[in-house]
Amino acid sequence: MILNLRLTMESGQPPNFIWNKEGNKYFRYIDGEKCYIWYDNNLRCTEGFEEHVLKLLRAGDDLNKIYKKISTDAAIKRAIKNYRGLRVTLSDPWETLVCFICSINNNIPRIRKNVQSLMREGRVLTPEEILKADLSKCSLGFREKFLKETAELVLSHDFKKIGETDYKTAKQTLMEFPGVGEKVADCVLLYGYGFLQAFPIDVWIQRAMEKYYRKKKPAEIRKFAEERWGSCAGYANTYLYAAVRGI
DNA sequence: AGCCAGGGCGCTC
DNA sequence: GAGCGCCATGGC
Repeated sequence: MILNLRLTMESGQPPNFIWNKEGNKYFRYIDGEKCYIWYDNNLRCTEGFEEHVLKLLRAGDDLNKIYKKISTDAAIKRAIKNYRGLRVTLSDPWETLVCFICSINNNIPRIRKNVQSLMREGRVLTPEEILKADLSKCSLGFREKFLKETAELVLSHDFKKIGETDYKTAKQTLMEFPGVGEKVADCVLLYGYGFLQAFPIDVWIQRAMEKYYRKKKPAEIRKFAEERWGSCAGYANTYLYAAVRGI
């Protein structure tokens, strides 16, 4: 498996906010047990979590095949060369939603602080816990209201089922939640439900698309990305994001 | 002081 | 449907 673990865990995807680092190992608690991931000539993890880790890193994705499909031009070829082994991750949908509600008009270090403040015993608070908790110390700002109201609404939804519909239906459903617009929805669809055709458009992707492709308006960008990268647009997005940020 | 951060919402027109 | 100000907070 082609893998750069550091890039994958520290490039602004949900694991960047949820997992912690100890030396060159990453860890979090899963079902109350500490799970480590590290790279030692090969992907390693705490015994018993192999399946979980393979799912997190989307081990089934054939990166060579994906590289071939999205290598449409010099800009993205350069990004692939510079960030080879960066994988799109798949995290728990609710935890992913919490991450990207925290991300609204925020920066990566502070998103991480916010998300960590919403964790107990190595996991993100459940919707029920979010509703009961006093979040005034979490410094979420205006996002606290979004989070509380979304938690309330999630309770009346079959949240896992959102991923069982098609991309557009799932996106519409997610956008019913307070604080979830197109960008947050696409992030949750990509990193929480595994829809690789999702192409989240944030300020950095806008900069990348203008710089490399002279596309400025989100609607224009969305159409361009869909036609160009189709079912692998999410990978193209993740690489362009890394490239324009210089991660 | 002012701008920016993996934006969304509500209001205009 | 596009444009615009506002929304907390913290770092620079």
